[in-house]
Amino acid sequence: MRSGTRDRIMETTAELFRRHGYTGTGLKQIVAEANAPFGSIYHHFPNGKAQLGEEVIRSSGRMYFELFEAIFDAAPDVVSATGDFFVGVAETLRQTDYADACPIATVALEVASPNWPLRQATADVFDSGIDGATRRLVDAGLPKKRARELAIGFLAALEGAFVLSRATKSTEPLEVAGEAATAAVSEALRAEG
Amino acid sequence: MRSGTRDRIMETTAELFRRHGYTGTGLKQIVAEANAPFGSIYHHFPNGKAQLGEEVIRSSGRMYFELFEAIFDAAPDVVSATGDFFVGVAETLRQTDYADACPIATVALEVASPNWPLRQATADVFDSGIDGATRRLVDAGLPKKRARELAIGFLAALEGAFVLSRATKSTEPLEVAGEAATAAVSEALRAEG
DNA sequence: GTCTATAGAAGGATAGAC
DNA sequence: GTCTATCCTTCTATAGAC
Repeated sequence: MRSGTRDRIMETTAELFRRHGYTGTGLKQIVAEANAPFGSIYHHFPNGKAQLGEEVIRSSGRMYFELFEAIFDAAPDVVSATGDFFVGVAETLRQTDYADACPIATVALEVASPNWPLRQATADVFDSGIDGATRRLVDAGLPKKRARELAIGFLAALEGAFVLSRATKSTEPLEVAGEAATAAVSEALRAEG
Repeated sequence: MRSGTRDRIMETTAELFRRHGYTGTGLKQIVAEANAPFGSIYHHFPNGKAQLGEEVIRSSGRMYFELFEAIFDAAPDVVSATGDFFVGVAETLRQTDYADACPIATVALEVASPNWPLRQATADVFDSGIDGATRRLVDAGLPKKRARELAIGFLAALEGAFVLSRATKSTEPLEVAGEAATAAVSEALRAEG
């Protein structure tokens, strides 16, 4: 049987990472908010904070990607799906008083050493996201090179808009970036015919 | 006479913020790398880390904006200036082994409370950047509304590409985002022209 | 106004009772 | 395998000698 405590610790950590980052989140804070005893962390994650952090980043990335897939499955085409995605995350950000942005970006920017496993985890998550988005655009009829460029642009626009929107407490950056990304996809499809 | 110690503390802090963020940077680490006695921090910044952090963010933002202005002054037109800027920051990132990205973004994502003065500082810096870029695009002949959208897109693409480039240790995101931003400005001018 | 020493809290990690 | 108590380090901040 899976441990409910382990899941609760991971969920709480993901939430705290989004708001305060890796170094800004303490293990004592995690167990307090997860209603778990301190020792549980080292029982479920023998390598301590580093292991917990890496697993949380990979898990958060997977969940975010599933959200991405769900929205693109539900939308009639990639152009409106692109718009829908930005509208959705903007809504989430507003509802959480600009606290819940991307759980990966905060950690990705603060990881110190380039050779830390945690940095590799953030890189893997972003690479998966780029590959997934590229696949969607290839399926929509774009050549692979062009699709990859758009996918990178999509993700960069999203992450950058998160930074600006969270800082300025305004959804304007997410709205503008969403429109720009949508226009770019639409234009690429038009050019490809 | 201005204190050299104070300047050294600010420069070192800016550097450490870029690499490890606000919570990831310790005051002891700062004075050690700045070759300053610990007490100097509280002599020059009576309100401690919060005050030091806020001043560093605002100062870093000013310096980054001056770099932006210098590149746009040197370039023959806004389109090539946009490309030049992305090429320049990509070069810096590569030369520092993907450590020196934006000094504001890391802090902007980890500031906890929305009402912390530090968050307001990051917001002010981004707002100034958007206004400055908007002005450049208006001078180039674009209507204000369109210019502001492009400026936000420019900054979002830059910040997002920083996140991806730093995580994946590749300049590809910065290159792709730079080309996309350049194309967007070029297209807007053509449509207006 | 420069610098050292230290307080007091919080950090990650460990040992071991149950 | 759940949980508590504790260790050692590091953190921010302060007091006070010089």
